[in-house]
Amino acid sequence: MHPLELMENKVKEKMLPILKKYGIEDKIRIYKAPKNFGDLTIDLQKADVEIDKQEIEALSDNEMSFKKVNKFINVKYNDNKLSFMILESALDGTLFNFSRKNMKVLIEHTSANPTGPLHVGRVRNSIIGDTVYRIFKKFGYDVRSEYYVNDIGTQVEALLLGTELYGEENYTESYRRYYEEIDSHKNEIERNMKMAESGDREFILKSRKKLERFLNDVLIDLKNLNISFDSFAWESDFIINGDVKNVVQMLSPYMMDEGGAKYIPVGDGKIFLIRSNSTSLYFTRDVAYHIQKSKNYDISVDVLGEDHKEHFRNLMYVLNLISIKNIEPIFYSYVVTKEGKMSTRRGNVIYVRDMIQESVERAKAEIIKRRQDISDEEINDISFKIGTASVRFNIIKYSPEKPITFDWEEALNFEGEAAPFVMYSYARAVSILNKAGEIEAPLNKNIDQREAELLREIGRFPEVIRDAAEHKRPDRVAKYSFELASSFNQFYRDCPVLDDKINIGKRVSIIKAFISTMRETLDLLGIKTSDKI
RNA sequence: GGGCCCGUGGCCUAGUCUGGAUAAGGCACUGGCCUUCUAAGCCAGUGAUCCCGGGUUCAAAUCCCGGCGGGCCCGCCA
Repeated sequence: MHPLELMENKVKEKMLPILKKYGIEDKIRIYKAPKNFGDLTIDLQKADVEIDKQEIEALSDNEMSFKKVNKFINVKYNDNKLSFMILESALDGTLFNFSRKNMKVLIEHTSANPTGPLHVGRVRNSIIGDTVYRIFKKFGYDVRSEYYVNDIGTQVEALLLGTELYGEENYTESYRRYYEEIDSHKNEIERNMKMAESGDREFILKSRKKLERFLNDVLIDLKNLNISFDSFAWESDFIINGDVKNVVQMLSPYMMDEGGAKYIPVGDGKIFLIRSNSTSLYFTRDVAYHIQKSKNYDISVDVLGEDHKEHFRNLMYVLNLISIKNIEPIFYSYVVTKEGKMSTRRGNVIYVRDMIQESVERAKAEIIKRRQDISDEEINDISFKIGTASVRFNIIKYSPEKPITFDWEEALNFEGEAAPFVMYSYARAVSILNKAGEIEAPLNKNIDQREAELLREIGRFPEVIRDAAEHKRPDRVAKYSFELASSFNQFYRDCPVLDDKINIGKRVSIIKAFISTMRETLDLLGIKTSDKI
């Protein structure tokens, strides 16, 4: 058990007899104490009894002290005791270990049509997905990430035909041009869709081959952001393996007919599964995909833009008809520019690669300004790390449902709540450790205030991960990384390490604990650490 | 028109699920800290009708109802 959890359990254990005696076990609340009130608060305001102050405060021992103030009991842990528990667990790694949950989880994210390079609006999906993936893995799920590749349907056929007509060189442009004049291409699109729909392997594989080249553009950008996938699911597979047919079969009792098209009524709306030309829809294939997910995984998580809320609701409605329920969404709001939603036509699209480039360049300029002592190679390495980390951090730090209005200054701000702040604290710690070398100094067992504060922050790691995993809130990890860094910076100011012969052994250990914790935290955010900044 | 999401100092956000002590941070601004482990840092300060109006409650940023403002969705598209 992790130190803070252990302490909390002890508090509960100690309190239980008293709570039982007064019959108020379920009328109290226990939560983290607000600043300056200790570690834990037991809130008695709902309990309508007068509890003896002496009785409570008599629970104090050498591990923790109890204090009753009005309707609150404030518990403060003994600094020395707790600090060394945390320090030890961080050094031996148990602080970062979670029990295996024995749960197979799939996270599907990104899944963008490969019609062009990723833009900033869309990459929020990838960053949220990848971060949650990392958090789940740490938390003990058996997790996989998957990209669902759309290789069938109207848009894809338009992309394929468009590039045939106007060339692959600038495929996004070819696609757009073709799409604009789509009315005149109806027949060839339908012909191709039917070919795909019939499960024509040769045709489908040829399409995939071509799409893979475009998809690669997306994957390169993601690779730079330290994002990759365990697997790819091709939409057309569900045609080839007959799943789509089976789905339609399975759902036929619920379906109505409208001029040859088939739909399932929902409220006063209709969910179409088959067109009147007998081809399937994205929705139909998505049902097949999710049935497969449901069979192979205990939980499947879909990372979806807010524009997919209705789609997801309908999907769940249909899946519930056949008793499938283990699918969970993470919805996020789009990143928009001041001119509104990003759109190629409006010319306000910001591509991820441009943002990365801009961010890396700014980082580089900043490093050159403050470090003359490092090689060009190192400068490039560090600025790449900082630049890409900044992109991730500045997107993940917002809670997913919060709309983000993109602003270059805001996005590339390197101070305060941003990646460089956090990475900088890490580099400072490493630098001290390197200078300390392999010292053999005894651990001074007296912890002072600032050391205890940093160690408490370190000790929060498990509860932060649990909270982030259970609520699917990756932003909480970003916030924690900032608070941890901030705590270290204060420690750095108040607690000299190398020049303090009495405390050096203990403080080097604390630094090691901090470094491990920060490395774990940044890894969850997909950020690669740098020893120098 | 209907449904969903967002609204917290000048700007950006956390807190809202699970109501409780002085609303917590960042940016910007003002002042201070580098002969001492990396100043992308630290300290101090200014700055908030928690969108508005009702309601529930001993207690509301948090729960309920009604507005207002912004976003998204309402295709035999994906």
